[in-house]
Amino acid sequence: MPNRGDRGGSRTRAHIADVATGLFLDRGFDDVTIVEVAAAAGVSKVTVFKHFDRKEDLLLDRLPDVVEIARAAVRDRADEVSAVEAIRQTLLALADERHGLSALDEGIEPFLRIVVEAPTLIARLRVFEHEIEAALAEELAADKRFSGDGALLAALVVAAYRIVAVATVRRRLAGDELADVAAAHRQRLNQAFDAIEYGVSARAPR
Amino acid sequence: MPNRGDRGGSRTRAHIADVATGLFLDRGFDDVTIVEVAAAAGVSKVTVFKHFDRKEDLLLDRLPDVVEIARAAVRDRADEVSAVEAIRQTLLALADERHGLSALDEGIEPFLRIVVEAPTLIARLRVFEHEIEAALAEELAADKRFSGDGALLAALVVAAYRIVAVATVRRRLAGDELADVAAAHRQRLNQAFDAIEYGVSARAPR
DNA sequence: TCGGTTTGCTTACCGAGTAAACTTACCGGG
DNA sequence: CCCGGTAAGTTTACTCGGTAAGCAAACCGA
Repeated sequence: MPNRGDRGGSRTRAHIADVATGLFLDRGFDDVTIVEVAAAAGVSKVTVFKHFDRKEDLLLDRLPDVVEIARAAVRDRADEVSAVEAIRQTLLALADERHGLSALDEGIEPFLRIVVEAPTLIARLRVFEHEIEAALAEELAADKRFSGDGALLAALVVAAYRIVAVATVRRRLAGDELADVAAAHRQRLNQAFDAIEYGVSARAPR
Repeated sequence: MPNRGDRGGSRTRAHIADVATGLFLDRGFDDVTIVEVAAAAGVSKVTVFKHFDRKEDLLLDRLPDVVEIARAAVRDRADEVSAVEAIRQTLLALADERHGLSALDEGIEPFLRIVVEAPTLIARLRVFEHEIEAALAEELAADKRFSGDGALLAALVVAAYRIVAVATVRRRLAGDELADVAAAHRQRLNQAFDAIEYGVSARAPR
């Protein structure tokens, strides 16, 4: 009965995610059940699970894209720039364009609030983190220009960026001015990458 | 009816954990239900959950101890040794005494196999990782001898050690000679900490 | 010996996630 | 124009982890 004519699969998927996100923003992640999401989207529970593996993915469905961004940062860099530096520049660029990954896009606070309040969402973020790390490690292992422990570097980079992002999220949730937060974000990002490249005990680069 | 006379709480807890571990080793983590564990231990399902918050904790119940080890490493160090160095030495010592955390104790392979095969156990490990990281960060923040970004350092150290440990686990599961694995473990540990202290682009320390 | 606390049990429930078998729409080919 | 395959969705029914509430038995201090 519902969805007459438009059986477009990817459209239903997006629709479900939209409806779900709306409900989550209204009432929090834990207080909304999958059945409610399904009903509100005019679809059955099983269909929801056909499009999303876990409840958490209803909210975090665009995160897998980040894996490709990470791979590209390493793969498509110029020959004379090191892998770490390429990743640093990519993240700085993401911050400048206020990309969602940097938590610097306008109006994202309610979304962030939902996430930080739900432990299972945090746990899911960790899994994604691991996937990004694995992708990065793989890319580094395949890169002839890079020598060293790719797995280690990937882990350090991802961990460092998490710290930077968490600080940024906190300031955004505290209601700080976006421009200020963005500036601090850039600075922290650079400090973190300096630490990775030159060591935590180094005073100044090079 | 069961447990006549010996209502010793902590004994029941240990008993449940033992029984559960046995079942997991026999048949894998996912193929054993909580109800089965409860039945085999002669208690009710609810009692199991009164002693352990999650199913995963039945197997990983000694992990919280690690938090204290981490705190002590930073807190109880000599004044002239840096925090990073103190952690490095602690982890080297753990490896030397074949502590479980280093995956270097004898006969641990079946246990490791169970863990690596169950994604939910891995996820739980990540949560513990986060707790250790948070504890470390807190300790560093409270430490007057330390200056710098404690959260960042904690994240880097924990991430680096995970990489080292994962490599060690892999070699142990591949059946490599324990002495060889232990030596490689030490070496990787030192390389990882050199990278943190002096940077990934540094060729030699200092 | 009394009363509170701890420990455990029973019953009942909720919600995430899976399985299987059936329907409905779309689409390309004979 | 029908015929069959495939993709999307439905219903029903189930498993399992985890929680709630209330009761029973033991232990302990007064």
